[in-house]
Amino acid sequence: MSPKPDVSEERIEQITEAATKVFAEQGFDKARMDDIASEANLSKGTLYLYFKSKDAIITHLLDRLFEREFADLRTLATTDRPASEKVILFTDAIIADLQNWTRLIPIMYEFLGRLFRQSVVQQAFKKYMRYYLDMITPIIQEGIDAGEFHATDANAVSIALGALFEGTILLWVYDKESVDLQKHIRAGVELLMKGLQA
Amino acid sequence: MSPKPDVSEERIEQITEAATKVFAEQGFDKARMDDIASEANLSKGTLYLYFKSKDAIITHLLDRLFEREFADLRTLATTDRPASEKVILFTDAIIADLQNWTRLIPIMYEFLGRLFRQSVVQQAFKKYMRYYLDMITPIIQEGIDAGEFHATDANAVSIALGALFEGTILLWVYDKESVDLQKHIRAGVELLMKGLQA
DNA sequence: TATAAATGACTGACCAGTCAGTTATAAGGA
DNA sequence: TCCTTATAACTGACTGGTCAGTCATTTATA
Repeated sequence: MSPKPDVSEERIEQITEAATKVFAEQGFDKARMDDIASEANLSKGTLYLYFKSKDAIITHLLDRLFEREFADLRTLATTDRPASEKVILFTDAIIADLQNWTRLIPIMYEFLGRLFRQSVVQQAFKKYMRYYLDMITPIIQEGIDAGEFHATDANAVSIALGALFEGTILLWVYDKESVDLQKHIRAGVELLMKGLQA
Repeated sequence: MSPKPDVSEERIEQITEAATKVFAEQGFDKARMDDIASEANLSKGTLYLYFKSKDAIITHLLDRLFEREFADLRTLATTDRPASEKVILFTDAIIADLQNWTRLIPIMYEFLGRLFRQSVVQQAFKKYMRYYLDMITPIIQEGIDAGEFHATDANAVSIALGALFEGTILLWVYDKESVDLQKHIRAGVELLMKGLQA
């Protein structure tokens, strides 16, 4: 039928990759459409064949940001292990995935600046947060019910754990010389678990 | 001598206040100098009498951001109390100061986006981090030496504590309905302390 | 050869920064 | 008390540069 094959999926991927790189380097506002185009080896006009605006590209990045997140983490929750072990496995999975994440951190924080004024961004982060809580809180509760952890508010514990993950990354961004991501996330979680088991 | 009194200090304060508000609402890039001017009840030209550029205003905000920080927290470190109590006092002081901080959080995160590409911002955040570590690590070490806390890496504990503070704020920004800043910071620190004393 | 895909020069909106002109007032004099 | 004057403080129309988004034209290939 069509005299040419549909390349739109490939182009969208190509543009997304280029945009991720350019936005990470320059920030959303300073980055020019021409920068993204040349990074993608396309012309500016072509970008507009696949995205209706610069903002549409940014929104697309937001959609993809948390997409892969927790992909196989879900399976962890269902394995038949003590809760404390699950938390450790969970932590290890997050640490193992950090390498993939670090390149997205500038983009994450770029979005944080917009979180206060764009409800789309707000919704995305809230969804991410709820997703995390829904996954981890049952594990903590399970540990409490089994007498493995002393009785406490499982939700508060989940928040403390999440704060440790996100906070350690943040401190690492503040000062990469003082913080060893892997080591300090692990140390923090261990300390928290010890408090939970005390 | 001079036929007019020097109002520059007052004007700088006025402009700084207006800029803080406008930048928090619009972000550094979208905010226009005219917006800041009208918020400050001045004309755009006047802004340039006191700051040589938009970026100079932003840099000034960065300088002031951490300025008042830890002002009276230092005195806490020198009081003659058990280390665990000092940590609690420290936490309470931070919580008490949160109200003043929340309005600056959008600005903080605006800077985070620039942290990856502007060394001035990098330096400021690193300095803030070091300042924090220098204050809290000796307290933890003191607790370890006194046998109050079990032997561990005092530096790692400080980082875990800092991650809890910063991370809880971050999660609160993600989802204000799920996180109660005061309650969850306190709960996290208590859990961590329990682990430290176990 | 029909048409999907790609191009890049162009346009209109936007805005940081400038500067020639205006306003307000402290100080000195009548 | 009321001018006068020197000058600090302020103003806002204007300029030059930037860039998102458009579209008439060109290129590639089924």
